Amino acid sequence: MNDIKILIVEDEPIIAEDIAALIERNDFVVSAIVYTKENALHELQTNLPDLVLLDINLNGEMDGLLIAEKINKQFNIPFVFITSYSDKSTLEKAKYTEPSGYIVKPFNEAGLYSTLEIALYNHAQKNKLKFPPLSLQKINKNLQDLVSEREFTLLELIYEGKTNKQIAEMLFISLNTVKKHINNTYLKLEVSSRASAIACLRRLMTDL
Amino acid sequence: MNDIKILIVEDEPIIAEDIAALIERNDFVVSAIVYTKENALHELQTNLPDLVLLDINLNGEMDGLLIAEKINKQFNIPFVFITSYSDKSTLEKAKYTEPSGYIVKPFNEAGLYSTLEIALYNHAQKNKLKFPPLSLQKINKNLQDLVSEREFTLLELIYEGKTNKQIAEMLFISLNTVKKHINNTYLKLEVSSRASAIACLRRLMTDL
DNA sequence: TTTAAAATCACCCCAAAGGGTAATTCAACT
DNA sequence: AGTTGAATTACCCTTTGGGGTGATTTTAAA
Repeated sequence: MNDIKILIVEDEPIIAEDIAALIERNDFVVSAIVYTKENALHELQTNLPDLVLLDINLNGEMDGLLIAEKINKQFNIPFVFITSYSDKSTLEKAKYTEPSGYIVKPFNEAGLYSTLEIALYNHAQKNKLKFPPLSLQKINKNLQDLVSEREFTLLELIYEGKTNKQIAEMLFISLNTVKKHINNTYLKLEVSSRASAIACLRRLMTDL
Repeated sequence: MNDIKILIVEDEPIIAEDIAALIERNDFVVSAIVYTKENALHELQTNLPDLVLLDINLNGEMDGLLIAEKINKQFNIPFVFITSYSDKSTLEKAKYTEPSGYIVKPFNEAGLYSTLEIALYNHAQKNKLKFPPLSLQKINKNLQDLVSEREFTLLELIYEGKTNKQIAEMLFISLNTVKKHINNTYLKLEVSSRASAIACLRRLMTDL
């Protein structure tokens, strides 16, 4: 079963069926067609699809956006908006949900198919992004008081989840020394706990 | 100058002008219109746009794909294919270049505009995303004893570097409750400290 | 409606971590 | 030779965090 399952969320049955037929013509599988937000959420929890085709407007409400947010929070699957509302304010709200695609009706079959293919492929690639290792250069680039190499060594161990005692044993230095180094580093990073130090490092590694 | 500059690579002047007019109607700026691969590459190096609209077929060759690969290697900007070739083999090749969008002619103005908006926004977000966010699904995928949604909420806050007290205040629950949740979570993750929990989460998020 | 699972809270204990000051050693540079 | 700065250690004290037990309340499911 390598079939790609697609959930259709569309309150107009005729259009939904139309889309469904089109999807199946292109070797995808329609996991379900739902007409309301509630059914969509239920379907997501019980029969998670590989992709969701989302109409923004459901029965007069912009429930599609809420579903999109839910997908971002809880499910790691791509979704594509498919709507007849092409006004800028709708688009503005929609883009903040980071959809994999946005299709304006009337659409053509080739356009929908290619959007789905690319959404699926890009999403798969996105999941291969991995956590970059710490770099002393990058950390110091944004600091006025520079972290030394020794301190950086300790930071890496903290980042790995090691306790002070473990660090002391690994580096053959006293527990007091470990604490001293870490304290000095906290001042430079302007943090006051291991967890916030790690969060700070993550931030420093990302911007720029 | 916060104008978004778009480079158009399209070998049919009439269509290129048509697209250009459409783009400018939507408050973008056309940085240039080029008809060949060579001119496209030159334009990229001398006047880097914020986005590239790429026809796949240029003068009978599929040079659009080569340009796409070049953009991926050397330039960190999004690009959108816009082509009349909607056959599967073309799409297959195109999708491996991870385009931000794929528009099939004939297209409508709203569809192109929304695709551009979303391509720009998603690309901007992608650059902030070297560190993937936590996902409850991914965490639980590798656990026998599942983390609940509430526990996940606490994990996210720990991941952000928050202290127990801060978490208690943010969630309007007692400090005891926070400690209880975290303890339960530690058992599930088989860790025994915040820092090691964070390291564990990072690991869980990376391997598939 | 009954049952099970989550979520909530309290209390206790002890280990770990954070914060400050001070002192010594060592290498590098002037 | 003298100065600087990093690395090292000690000792103090306070706060936070981790671990266990038990109980109540919500919520979800059967």
